[in-house]
Amino acid sequence: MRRPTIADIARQAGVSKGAVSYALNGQPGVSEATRARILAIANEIGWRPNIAARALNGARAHAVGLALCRPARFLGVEPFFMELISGIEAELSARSYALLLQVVGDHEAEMGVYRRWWGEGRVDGAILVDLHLDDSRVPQVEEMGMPVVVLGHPSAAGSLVSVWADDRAAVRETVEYLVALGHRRIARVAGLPRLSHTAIRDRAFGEVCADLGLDACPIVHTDYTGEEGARATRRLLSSPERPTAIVFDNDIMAVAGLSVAQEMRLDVPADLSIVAWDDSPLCQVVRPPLTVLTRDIPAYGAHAAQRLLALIDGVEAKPLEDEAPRLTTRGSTAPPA
Amino acid sequence: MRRPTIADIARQAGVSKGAVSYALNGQPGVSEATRARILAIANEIGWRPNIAARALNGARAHAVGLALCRPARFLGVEPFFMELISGIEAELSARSYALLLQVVGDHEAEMGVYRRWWGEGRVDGAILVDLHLDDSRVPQVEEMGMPVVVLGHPSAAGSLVSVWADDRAAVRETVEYLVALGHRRIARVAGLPRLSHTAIRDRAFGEVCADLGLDACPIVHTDYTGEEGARATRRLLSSPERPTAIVFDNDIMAVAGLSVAQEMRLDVPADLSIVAWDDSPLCQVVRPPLTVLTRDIPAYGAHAAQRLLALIDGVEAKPLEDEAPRLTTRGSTAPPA
DNA sequence: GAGGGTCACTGGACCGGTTCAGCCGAGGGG
DNA sequence: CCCCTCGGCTGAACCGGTCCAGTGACCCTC
Repeated sequence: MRRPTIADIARQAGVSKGAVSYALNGQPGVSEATRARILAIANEIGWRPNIAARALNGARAHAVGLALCRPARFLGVEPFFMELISGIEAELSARSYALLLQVVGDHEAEMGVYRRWWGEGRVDGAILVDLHLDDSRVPQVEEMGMPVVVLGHPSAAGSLVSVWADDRAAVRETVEYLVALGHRRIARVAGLPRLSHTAIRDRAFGEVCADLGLDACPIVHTDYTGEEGARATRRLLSSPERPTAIVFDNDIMAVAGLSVAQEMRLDVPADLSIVAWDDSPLCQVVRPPLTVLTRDIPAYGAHAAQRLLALIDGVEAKPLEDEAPRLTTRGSTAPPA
Repeated sequence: MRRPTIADIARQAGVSKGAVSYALNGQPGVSEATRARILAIANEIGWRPNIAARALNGARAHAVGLALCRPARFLGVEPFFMELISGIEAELSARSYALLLQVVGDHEAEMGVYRRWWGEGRVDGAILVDLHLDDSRVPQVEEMGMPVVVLGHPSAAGSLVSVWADDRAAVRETVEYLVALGHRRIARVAGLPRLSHTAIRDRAFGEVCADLGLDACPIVHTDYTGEEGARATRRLLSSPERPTAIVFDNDIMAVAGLSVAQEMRLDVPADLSIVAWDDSPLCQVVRPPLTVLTRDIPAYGAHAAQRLLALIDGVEAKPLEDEAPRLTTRGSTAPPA
């Protein structure tokens, strides 16, 4: 049982393929009566456009690509990507666009994937995430001429359209809040130092600490895993000038840090306040529940997808500054004992 | 600057399109010298096959579909899906297949997506996850004639090829281990009751408890969220016949359960032993670290992808019983006080 | 040296749509 | 009444590949 084609519809309706094409695409060139008849037949025999045939005429592929280049074992760790994907998805599926996903090992492989997808006409554009400082992918996709939206600060995005949130403001809000509580020794457990948003947060952290006249505000870099988060926390809490508050760059490290503190017989929040970047069920489930920086990650993804679809449609898309992360206070922060 | 086509190559090489096609596809019909010349030219001008044109000739779409039908907010919660996807991916990208992903709201929408993908020639097959009891999707995809591999027990997969793990054995191993430690009152905090693997685990749990002559072995069903896991735990621990061990159906509920126990001033593992289904950084990070049932989820996904590619190639694929989850003991299980 | 077979390659149909030039008939204006 | 316009439709080219039938050259064989 072959898939019905417009030729089948044309035969049944007694018109030409061309007329059917006009009718199905809502274009002028057929009378309303004929259009209705054709649509009815198409519907009845369950016709679906063959995207391959459409794509062949230089039309859109109706798909966008996303290549994730964190190692697989880190991907599962954070809910970030899954939430991002579901946000992207929501926007795409509303427009009947599909999402092509690939997990790659490094940036070189990632570019290979984009080149292939773009070269094969499989995608109409792509979303770039996890920008590095001086990211080599940016000039490469610029040269390819593929529509691309970058998730991250415009400073690293070259001429590409970016969707970003004001991490600076979030860092400032957090530190000011902790200082208002009475903290003077605040530390930061950061993610991968080569990521551009890590650099931005690091800088903002240093600036705010200086502005507020705080003493040494140590930053420890990690790879986002619980193990490294725990190790960093242990190191910070063993130092002579033990911080009274730590801001973690993700939820899993914050929880690991909480465990370390409790292991060391420190009370959270009396002896140590903890803030996590990005909320998750995990943060709400532990005792005490964690004060977090909340972002609407699906919205973030949806906005990026929106911008990308605009670009693909040839509409000039403006960079978008998304909502800054908001501080949601819970039981893990309090004035230092 | 148009993308190069085989016609361009043919012109440059002074041969016909047909010859170029044979050369590029490694088919007989051209001399080795000509083939080499054509490949060199193709390489030089950066030719890539246009999959649309290929697909039009009834060839493969070189993509497989995965529609996830859990609500977005649950997807981020568990690392399961991300790990599964990265496993599927690993297998697919080795064969240059792409993964089409869509997050849908319910089974009806999911079938709509599959119908569209299949109808439009976008995918060559799909992977079905989270089988329900009497899953309506099974007969529907059977009727569509689309190659499909099911992740789940064959009993729910109809005539479809399935990849599954022996959850029965895992449940048995876990309960026997707890009983060997001296536990007699064991409870299970299960996932969604309409999922077929929940039913299988439920049944196995009941059988093993009966076999070992245990008293009432309560099962509480949840939606996999931390909140419901906490509520279920609270209920179980407040009952007159308080269990001394609880087996949770995922990591997030187990951690929530741990928090509840600690809130109720119960010592884990002295007063309550905890086992979680599926390991995650989360389980290793909490205090005490959780005893878990470990599965190699990426392998699980890779095997499913492998089977699916075989099916697509027209090779008859056999169902595969994957490794059963293995018990990894950590600090959360001990003899009851 | 005629017949047969193989090899390397050509030309063109074909996949399922889109799109454009052109045709026909009806209606309107002069 | 004729000419022009325009709506509604047809026929065919086209997108970039695949693949099949056919062709000509060459070699082998009896």
